[in-house]
Amino acid sequence: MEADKLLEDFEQQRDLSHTIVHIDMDAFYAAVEMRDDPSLKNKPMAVGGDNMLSTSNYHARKFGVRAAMPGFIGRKLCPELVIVPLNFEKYTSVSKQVKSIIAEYDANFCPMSLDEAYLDLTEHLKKRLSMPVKERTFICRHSDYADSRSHCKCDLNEIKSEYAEEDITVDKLNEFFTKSEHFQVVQQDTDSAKATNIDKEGKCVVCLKCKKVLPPFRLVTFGMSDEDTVNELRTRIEQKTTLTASAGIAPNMMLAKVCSDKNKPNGQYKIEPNRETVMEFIKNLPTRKVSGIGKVSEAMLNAVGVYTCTDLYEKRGLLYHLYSQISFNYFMRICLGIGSTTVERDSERKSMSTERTFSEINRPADLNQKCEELCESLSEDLKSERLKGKTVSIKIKTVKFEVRTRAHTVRDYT
DNA sequence: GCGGATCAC
DNA sequence: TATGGTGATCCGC
Repeated sequence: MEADKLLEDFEQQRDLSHTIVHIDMDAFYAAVEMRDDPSLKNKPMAVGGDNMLSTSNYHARKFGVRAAMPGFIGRKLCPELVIVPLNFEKYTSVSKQVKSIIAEYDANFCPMSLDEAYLDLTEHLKKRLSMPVKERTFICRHSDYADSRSHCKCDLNEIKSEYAEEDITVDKLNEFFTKSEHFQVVQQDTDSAKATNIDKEGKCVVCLKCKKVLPPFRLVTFGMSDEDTVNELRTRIEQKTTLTASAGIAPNMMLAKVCSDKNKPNGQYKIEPNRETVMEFIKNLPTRKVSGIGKVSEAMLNAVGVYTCTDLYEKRGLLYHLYSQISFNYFMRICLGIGSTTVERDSERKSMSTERTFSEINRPADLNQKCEELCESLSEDLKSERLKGKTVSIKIKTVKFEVRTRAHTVRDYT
């Protein structure tokens, strides 16, 4: 059969030699807002506007409040829902902090959005084998202090660069604090017994950057394995931002993406890089879990009896005739658990567009006005794009007015 | 080559 | 009361 020939080819190309990681910040926008306003912590909340919620916290999710849901539906599901407006500058700056950590493990990592990225850990893991213990050791604030307003939340690992000792111990660190210009040792008169005592007489360390007391910390040395490394990466993100991330570890991007969802939030999952484990993982995986298969594709596949990745394989003869070459290849790679093993940096932007949703209008003058507004807006966007030394072709592709008499968008809230 | 459909985030 | 915006790819014409 034609289909089987292709499967053989793909099987031969199977590459299990890469360690690909997908990092996904947990309920990112919501987590940032909760971090900066702890009063939101115990409430169901979502970030976004009346029209659209970008994300919700886990409390709100229990009520069925999801990303990509209009705010008023969210309120209907959960009347106490607190909706916080988007604060993109903030998310961008937190995202930068996260990306700077990821870059230490793979300079060519590929960000998919503010809260998601793929990286190839393969090279780092090789280098890691000859890495001194100090470089694998990190100062970790006790997690109980994540919400504390009175304790320092600066990234304590920044001091590692000025700390000269070959190895790190808590005693030596305390000694270092007494000398460092970034810290001050003070006698604690109040009863904040939980602060970092550097001796038994109630002395504690104050961070001079934020003027707050250092919370208790411990030193954690991470091992050489991929899982240890990803634990380290997630811990460092949490120490720096007070936000948690989940991760998937797998031999390719397609699998890593599915994995990062498995132990969410604040967890990770690894697929061992051997054919048996990969096939076992894929076995009962619903096709919808795979990035690229959306609601429509899922429904079409369901219609021909395909629900899981195994079904893709079993119905390969049928799919071969129903779908294009490109789609069929894509399906066959999925049911073999094969995906891209090269994490590539974003290539250059190929297009720029502007669109807006507005309430029903029909007067030609109003429609014309909308057109002009869009052109103006797109023109502004173009100005802020670096176009020097580049060939640009501008073409008006689509001017589309969609008249909606009622909301008809069918959303996938599963 | 174009526009519609689909998808991710 | 009320359902977003941007970029990309594939497919059928």
